[in-house]
Amino acid sequence: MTTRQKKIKTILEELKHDGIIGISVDCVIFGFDENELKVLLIKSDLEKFENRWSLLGDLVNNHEDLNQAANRILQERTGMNDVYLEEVKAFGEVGRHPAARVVTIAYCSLINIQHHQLKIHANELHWHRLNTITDMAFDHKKILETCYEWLQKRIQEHPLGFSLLPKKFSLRELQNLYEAILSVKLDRRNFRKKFFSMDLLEDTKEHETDVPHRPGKLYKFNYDKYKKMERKKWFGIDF
Amino acid sequence: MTTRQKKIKTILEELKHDGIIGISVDCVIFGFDENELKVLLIKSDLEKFENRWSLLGDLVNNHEDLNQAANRILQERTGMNDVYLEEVKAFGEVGRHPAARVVTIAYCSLINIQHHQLKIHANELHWHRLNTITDMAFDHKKILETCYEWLQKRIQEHPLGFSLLPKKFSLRELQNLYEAILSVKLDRRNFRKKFFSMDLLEDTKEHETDVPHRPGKLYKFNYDKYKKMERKKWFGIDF
DNA sequence: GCAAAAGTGTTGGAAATACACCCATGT
DNA sequence: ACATGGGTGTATTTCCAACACTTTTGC
Repeated sequence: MTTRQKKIKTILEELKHDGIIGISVDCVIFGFDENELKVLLIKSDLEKFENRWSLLGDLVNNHEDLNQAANRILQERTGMNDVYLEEVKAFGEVGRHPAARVVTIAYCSLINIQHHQLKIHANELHWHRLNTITDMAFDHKKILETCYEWLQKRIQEHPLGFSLLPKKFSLRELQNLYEAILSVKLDRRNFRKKFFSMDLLEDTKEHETDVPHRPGKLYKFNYDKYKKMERKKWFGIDF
Repeated sequence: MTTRQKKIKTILEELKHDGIIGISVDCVIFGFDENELKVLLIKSDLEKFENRWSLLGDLVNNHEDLNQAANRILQERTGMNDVYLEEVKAFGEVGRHPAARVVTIAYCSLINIQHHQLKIHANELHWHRLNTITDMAFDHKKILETCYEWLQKRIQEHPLGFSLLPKKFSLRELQNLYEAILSVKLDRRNFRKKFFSMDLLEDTKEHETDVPHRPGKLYKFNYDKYKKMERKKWFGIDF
């Protein structure tokens, strides 16, 4: 058990004793590899959840914002800064944590698996394919599902997906990403048309290498253009 | 100052003293009246925010879920149960509360102004037109804006709007509601077409009365049909 | 030259928009 | 009778979905 883990245990005991609500942050960290969506998990510390997988989380310090806490967790575990990170939902059921009453704020993060190295390998930190995850500690399964559904919706409205890809990527990779996250098959031509018509992809003039077929062009995402875009869709009732 | 308010003050002092984070719930309660969107506010208790308007909120009790806390606040202030209520976002900046570190979970609620009577008139509880609100206590202005934007988006994807209307309503009222919330003008014929094609409105066979023109039909919303509807839109990238 | 995936256009149908006239009621 | 908003239909445009062949590369 690390120093931090011992400290957390002490804090939780105090909270329990005093009847005070603790507050934590849990990060659902998604990655994309081998054309599959992955999520970064560790083994739970708690005896009660022995051998169960857990999201990366921690208690929020008194002097840090929620976002800062989430970023800290990401930094500690993946060594990455400047990562896509967004709050999704609070989970605060009375009995969700066995040691004390703890309300947690769930964050969703998207990172490029290639671009980072896992810093701390304690507790068997590693990537899991989404549909192979069964038992999880706490209510983390529910949190994960909520974040996954959130991602499916969000990725259709905002260009988050690019955070999961290398800086330069082929259209095929982009399509694979969307197909994996939404679990649908898409028409290649219509997919291209859609993205080119949005005019957010910048041609790098480079091509794939070492592929056993005609190499595809590599693009990068032009985030500036996206920011400048006038958001049109002002109205479209669609229950 | 009420008993509850004194108690809160004590709790906050303790939290501050012990360096512990408090957790509260704040409700943005929307109503619709005179073709305008309204929000329910009270005057703040705190000296620092004297004469500023504040959302309805309270600290979360140790034994209650977040949803329960939000419902309790609604019940205490409006006397209403079974009200539309949904979590929107957590606000947890370090300095947001002057008395102590308090993380708050913002809820959005929609109620029919006609159907309820304000129960407690302490602190000048009453309805405000949205665009007349300027100074607010804490970061409540930001919370309100976030919830309003959330509502604008949400109402286009889910039939929340009906919570703001009487059980029986005319299509004109429904359109006024959408126009007010989205602040757009809509074509009357296309609006009707849209809603009728969704087949979620049930004809009550009744009509408006006491109107100085041809009375409109009254409808009610068929929520069962909505629940049974197969959600189509599986894919539609639209940044 | 063959396998494998990249790249490219067209067409038909559905949905969204724009738009104008008659109808029922109160005064 | 007239003022007010309710109720309806159609033509046009725009967007989306379906679909097949040629090109480039590695082996």
